[in-house]
Formats: sequence, C-alpha cells, structure tokens
Amino acid sequence: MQKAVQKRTLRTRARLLAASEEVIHREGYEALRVEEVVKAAGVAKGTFFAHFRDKDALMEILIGERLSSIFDQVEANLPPKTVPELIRVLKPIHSFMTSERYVFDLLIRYSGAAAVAEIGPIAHCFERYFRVVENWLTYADVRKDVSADLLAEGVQAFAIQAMSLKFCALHEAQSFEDKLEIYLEAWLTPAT
Amino acid sequence: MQKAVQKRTLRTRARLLAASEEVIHREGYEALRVEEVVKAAGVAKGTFFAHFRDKDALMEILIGERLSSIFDQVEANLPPKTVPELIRVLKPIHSFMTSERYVFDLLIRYSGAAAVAEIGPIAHCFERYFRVVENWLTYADVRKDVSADLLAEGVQAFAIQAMSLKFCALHEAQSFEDKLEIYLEAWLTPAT
DNA sequence: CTAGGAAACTGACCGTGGTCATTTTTAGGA
DNA sequence: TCCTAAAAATGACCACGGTCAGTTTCCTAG
Repeated sequence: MQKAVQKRTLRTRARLLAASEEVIHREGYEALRVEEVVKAAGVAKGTFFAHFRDKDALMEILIGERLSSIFDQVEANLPPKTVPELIRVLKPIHSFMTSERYVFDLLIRYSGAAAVAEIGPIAHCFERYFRVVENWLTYADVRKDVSADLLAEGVQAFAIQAMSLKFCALHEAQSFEDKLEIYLEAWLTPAT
Repeated sequence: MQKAVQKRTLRTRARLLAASEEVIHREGYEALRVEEVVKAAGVAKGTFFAHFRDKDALMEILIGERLSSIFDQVEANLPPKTVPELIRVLKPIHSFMTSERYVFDLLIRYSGAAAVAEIGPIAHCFERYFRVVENWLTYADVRKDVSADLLAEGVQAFAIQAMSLKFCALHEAQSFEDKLEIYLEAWLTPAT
C-alpha cells in the first residue's frame, strides 16, 4: 500500500499556506518573500522547498485557488446572451487577472501548463474559462458559422490581448472593457 | 551644450553588446549570465548596470534588434493576399518568437512597453507587426465590415494565442500553424 | 516496548542579479 | 602642460531563490 502521509506533513503545509496567504493579504502577491513565509510559519527554508517545487509553484496554488473561487461565483450567473453581458459577467475574473502585473505575468506564463510536465491549477482555470464561455456561446446570440469552441478560444485570445493593453504605456487612453467590447463585437457578431 | 558622451562609453557599451551576442550565439538567450558577459568584456559588474538598467534591458535590446532585422526581411516580400500566404510570410517572425521559451516570455512581458516609463524596442516590434499586417490586410481578400487595424490587432492576438499553445503540454498534438490557420480563417474570411 | 528504517525537517551554503561608496579616467579651460 | 569637476569604472557587498548533507521525528514490525 501507499506509505501514508504523516499528519505532520499536512500541518506544516497548512501552516505554510496560511502564512503565505497572510503575507499576500497584507502586502500583495508581488511582495511575497520565501524567507518571510517560513519565518511566519516557524519552519526552516528547506522545508518550504520540500513542500513546493519553487516559489512559483506556491503562487500557482494560491492564485489558482483564488481564481477558481471567482469562477464559482461567475458560473452562478445566468448565461449572458450578448457581448456587453458577457463582458459584465466575466468582469470579476478579468479584474483579478489584472489586479497586479505580477499576477498577470504569472498567469500567462502558466496558462498553458508549465513547460515541464503536468498541467497545474492555473492551466485548469484557463481551460475552465474556455469551457464556460463555450457553453454560454452555444446558446447566445452570436455567429454560428464557426463552432462555439473556436469562438470561445477567440474570446480568450482577445481578453488576453485587451488585458495586456491595460499594462501598456501606449494604449492607456482606451479602457480595457471598451477595447474588449470592440474586439468581441467584431468576433462574435453574426455574419449577416 | 550637451556634455558629449565619452568615446570610452561607446567602446565599453559595444564591448558589452559584442560579448553578450557571443555568449548568446554559443549558448542561447536563456543561458546568458551577467558575470560571464562582464568577464568576456573585461569590465566590472557595476559597469554593466551603468550601461543597462538591468539584465532584461540588455535582452530587450538584443532580442529587439534581432526581431527587427527579421521584420526587414519579411517586409521585403510581396504582400500576402490569403490566410495561408499571410502565415507563410510571417513564419520567420513566429519562429524566432517561439525559438526559446525564455524569449517568448520576455517578448510577452515587454510587448506593451515595460510597466515603467517609455516604450522599448520590443514594444516597437509589436507595433510594427501590427502596422505591417494592417497594411497587408487593407489590400487582401478579407472581410471589410471591420477596419483593417482591428483585423490586424486580432491577427496579433490569435498569433500570440497559437504561440502560447506551442508551449502548452495540453495542445501539443496540433501544430502551431494549423491552429493559427483555423483562427485566422474564422477571423478574416469575408462575411458572405 | 523497542529498534531501525523512512519521512520530514534543518540551516549553512551557493548562484546570480543588482547596489553604491570609492577610485580612476577623461576632457577642456587657464 | 597642469588642474579640476564631471563622467565612468570598480568590486565588495546585499537580497533572495534554491540546494543538500546531516539531524530529528515518526511509524510500524517484531
């Protein structure tokens, strides 16, 4: 049988996660320092890396969890039928994704599963984004000459483009949501 | 009058750039170490940072230059008229962008001008991408119900999406170019 | 209850990017 | 040619993520 995980392990892991969340709550994601976390959790630095491959792995878990809970709320909404409704309903997700430059960069970097090995929590969230939008689009008032899943991929691509622009010195004039609406109207409007 | 830049400054900078290029040529972008560069250039570490804000700033210059020269070649082509032609003509650019994960990440991170201040060489390249595609699309056989500049932004968004997928464990089956062609056919085909 | 092997933990140490007070070099006016 | 102020270069130092040989704790077979 599988060697059982010691209770101690779970306790230590929980302490590390709690300490991390506390730091992030106080100072934001970007400011998190491993040293600070282990001090707050009362463990040695090496222990941190026995529990998480690296700092990014911890971040992926924390950001993934947060994003996942936002998805839960978003999915509770009635399916949007129009582009403005779609944007409004997705707003909490996009807001979190662009809440910190650090968060956005990490999301993008992990959006397609880290270069290495298996798919992580952030990649799962991007898949979920895709799946949710696809379902919505199946019954929304949008073009039907291309499949809903292709449309959904496009929505994701345009959302990322619009979010990048938010961090861009060049396009600061136009707001993220105006930009996204223009994109999505062009992408989703039924061909007449 | 402006205090003239000392000749020494230009010489040192040139040495640093040459040393960097040499290292990158030998070992790739990711492997570049500042220590190695300064040793090869025969200067102290502090000097490096007097010439470049940080390591990323050097990378931006080198990658930007390389990308820029690829654009020069690409622009020498006849304007593409169809989606497959468009993809074929852009191929050298996309190939370089995805040549190393490190390069792709850095490009994305700087695509919209670093969070701070003024627009850098990489952001210029992304603007150039946009402008070039826009010009092509103006005379290509594509939908005309939305403006060429919006179409061009979409092409960029889809290209980035397709490139991300290249680094994604999930979608490895489908090739970058097949994916991009599907996207662009749906995005650019004239509404009938 | 005990022994001993495995799992968990430790902290000194390393690699690497980046800083800054100090020293060296440059250039041009007397 | 010499003097001097500004520009450039230096290298010891720091911050921070990550490693690993050694130590402690836990669990279970006997």
